[in-house]
Amino acid sequence: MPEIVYDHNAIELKWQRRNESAGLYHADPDSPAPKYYVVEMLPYPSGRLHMGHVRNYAIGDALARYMWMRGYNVRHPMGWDAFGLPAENAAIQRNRHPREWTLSNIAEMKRQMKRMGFAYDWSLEVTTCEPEYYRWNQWFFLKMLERGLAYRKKALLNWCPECATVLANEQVVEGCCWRHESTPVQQREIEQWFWKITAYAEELLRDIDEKLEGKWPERVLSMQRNWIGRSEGSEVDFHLEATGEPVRVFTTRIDTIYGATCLILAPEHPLAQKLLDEPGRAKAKQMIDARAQKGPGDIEKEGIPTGSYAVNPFNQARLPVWIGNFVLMDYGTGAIMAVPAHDPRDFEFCRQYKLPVIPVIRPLDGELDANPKAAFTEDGILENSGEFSGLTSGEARRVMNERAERDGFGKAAITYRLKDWGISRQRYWGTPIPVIHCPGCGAVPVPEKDLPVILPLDVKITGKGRSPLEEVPSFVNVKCPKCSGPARRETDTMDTFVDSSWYFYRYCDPQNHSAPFHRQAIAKWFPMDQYIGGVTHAILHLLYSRFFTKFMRDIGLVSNDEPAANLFTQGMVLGADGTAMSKSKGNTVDPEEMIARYGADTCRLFVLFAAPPEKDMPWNESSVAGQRRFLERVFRFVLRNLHRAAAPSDPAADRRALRKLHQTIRKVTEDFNNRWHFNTSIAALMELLNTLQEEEANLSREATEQILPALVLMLGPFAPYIAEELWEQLGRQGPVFRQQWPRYDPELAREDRAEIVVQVNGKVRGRLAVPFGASQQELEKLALADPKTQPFLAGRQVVKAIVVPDKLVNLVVK
RNA sequence: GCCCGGGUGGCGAAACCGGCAGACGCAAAGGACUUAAAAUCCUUUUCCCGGCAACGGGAGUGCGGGUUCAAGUCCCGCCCCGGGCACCA
Repeated sequence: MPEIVYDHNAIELKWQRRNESAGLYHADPDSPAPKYYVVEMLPYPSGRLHMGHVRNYAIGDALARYMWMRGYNVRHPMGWDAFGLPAENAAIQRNRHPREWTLSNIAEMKRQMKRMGFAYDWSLEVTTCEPEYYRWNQWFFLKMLERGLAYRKKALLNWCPECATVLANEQVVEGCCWRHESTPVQQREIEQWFWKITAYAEELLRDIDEKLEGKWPERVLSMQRNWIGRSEGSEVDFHLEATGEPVRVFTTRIDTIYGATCLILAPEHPLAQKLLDEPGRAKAKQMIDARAQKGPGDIEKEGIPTGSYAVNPFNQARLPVWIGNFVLMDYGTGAIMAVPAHDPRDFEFCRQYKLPVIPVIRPLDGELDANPKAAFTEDGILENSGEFSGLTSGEARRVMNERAERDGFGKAAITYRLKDWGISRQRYWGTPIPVIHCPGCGAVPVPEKDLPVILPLDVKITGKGRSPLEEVPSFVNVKCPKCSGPARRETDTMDTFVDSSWYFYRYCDPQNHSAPFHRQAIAKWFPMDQYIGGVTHAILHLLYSRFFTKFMRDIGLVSNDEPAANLFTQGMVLGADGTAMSKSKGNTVDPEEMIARYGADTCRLFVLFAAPPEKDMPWNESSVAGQRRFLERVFRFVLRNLHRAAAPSDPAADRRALRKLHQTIRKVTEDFNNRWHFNTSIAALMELLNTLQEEEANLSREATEQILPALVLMLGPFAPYIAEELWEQLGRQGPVFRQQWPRYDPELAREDRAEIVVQVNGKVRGRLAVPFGASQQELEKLALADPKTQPFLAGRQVVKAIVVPDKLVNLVVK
């Protein structure tokens, strides 16, 4: 017999060619089959696929192929998150134009994806740096403006010196830039555009519970809840003694208000300027700068007394007004009442500046501590609180809110940690913001008919200072759309997270020239049935996308409230050293090398086998060889048994092999339908092959004719190339992913006899093989008679027997 | 500090509803085939104790308690690792 050789290159290239020319992976718009829309997060075209991509896309591809085989009308697109900073860096370092660099990267990565055999419908491809795409970013911007959801303001913003641009709050990681993890962000005061994501704070939070709970990973939901940071409390106006001017504070503990001993304003607070004298103002300025430079971490608390006093509206107490560096301007009202006895931060501050500490809450089960050594932060019973004394904290908050509202100096209030999304970037390679600044008319939106505002290609990129767009007169110098007077075009571009907030809609109508997409075109497909990507986007991309969908619903473009019905976040691929793969650490593995040495199928099998998809996955080179061996064994087994002579038939061998087959179908099907633990699916296929090889000599032709096609079909979602090749060798027609997924027969999958474990006092002492469905009494009798258990029963009394039918007998002895 | 995950052999892992802990794979060791090597195939591999051996006994899922006939799985209290948030009033 000639040796059978698994030549992965020949097989994979052959099928790649065939599948490409066939244009296979279209969803049929007219199909009556149920739809299934699966999207994997689109990559930034950095130049080459990395293992993280391969893992993400292998998971999505297995799912897409399986759903096809289950008869669904599957839509499975891919695109490119093509704007962004690395293109500009490449321009500087390699003297290549960002567009040219980006497009050549896309071509290369697309080639790699095709080589991997991912089943994408490339006719739906979306590239976000193309005017036909980004013009709709601009259109959305105009819609935001119309609805009052876009505004411009001067604010202290996170500035990354490395990127030379501002960052949104979501893009700051531990005080550093999310791209440059060792570069602390600075605070700079810059005027820029914001989108009012806070207008949706309540709904974004509510739908986590109402729409996403159980369908998105708990981890992601809790991070988003945390990020939105809803906080229930009260707003209370204290009035300045001198002028009567109100100072509004936000507190969650209005029940402690009788213990307030001062007011503290953020150094940026508008009142701070008024109340401070000249040296005080200088000090406040220093505070702001110091905080901006230090970034995060522990700043020593510092305060400046203003010399002014404010009056506590509940008890008319005179409270000194301070400026404090630990009070944040952009949370709550930028001013707090300090209650040192019941808040650790206030305690620290007041001790430092020798301000009084007035305890007003006593523990439910103790006395009021007149000289506390630390703040008592729990709820309790009010004391020294006038008519409110004796109430519990909870009751007091309700009653005192009512009183404040009745008397007009406050009310119950809700505050969010979430801030508006700053979308301006002082960079070149992004979507131009469609606004014109006119000396007479102010910021004027570019009329819709003039869209897109094309990003000029002829620019000089230095990476220093301001946006290169400032140096392009033909871009900057325009007429005001309102008064036709000379005006300047906005030179900031949009955050690239705008691009990725809605691309999955565009996939459903990618050629539309008159709208981002038509309502009807997407109605059928949304929400996405399955969205798959890395957990790194838990807040950034996934929160923005949810915001965008709600906004698009409100302007009548979509009717769904959430973009994705189900979200799956895969784990990271770790290097051999157990840390995340990264170029700077030099622990990366290039998929291209893997493909060359072992083939795309092996590569896919490996990333799916090494760990369950949601867990981080350590890289282990030698384990790859194991997957390759498995494919070789499958290949040889199938080809060896293609044309069996009618072998000496052994019904028992057939029975065992078919039983294993149907057990495997059941296992793999359940994995797809439930947890996507493809590592156990592949293990099951390996077990099947092991059984088949054991029984090989005695299998009948009839049995192999049932087994081989089913085995090949089950391999299809994981290792599509080898599956296609073997399918053809079996003499079958049509692509594997369009075949019907094998069905299992419970009768065939069932074992002949149940193996009953016999325990004595919970320890396994013997095993019995009995027919299924034996009665409890019977099982107990058999267990008692089992010779293996006898020694453990001798001289003891059986007090009880627990019988689990078809599984186990536990004899309890004394 | 608060909120999520997680901790099982030399390694990646499995055990899905409380019922045989370690499936499957890697690595390692031994053997077959070979002039030899690679490849392939077979065997062994959680730890400890006893036995020439087939085998037998005990312990064991981060630690300490508990519930239960029975706990990797449930409950209580800790420890460690990873991630998120963090002067958010």
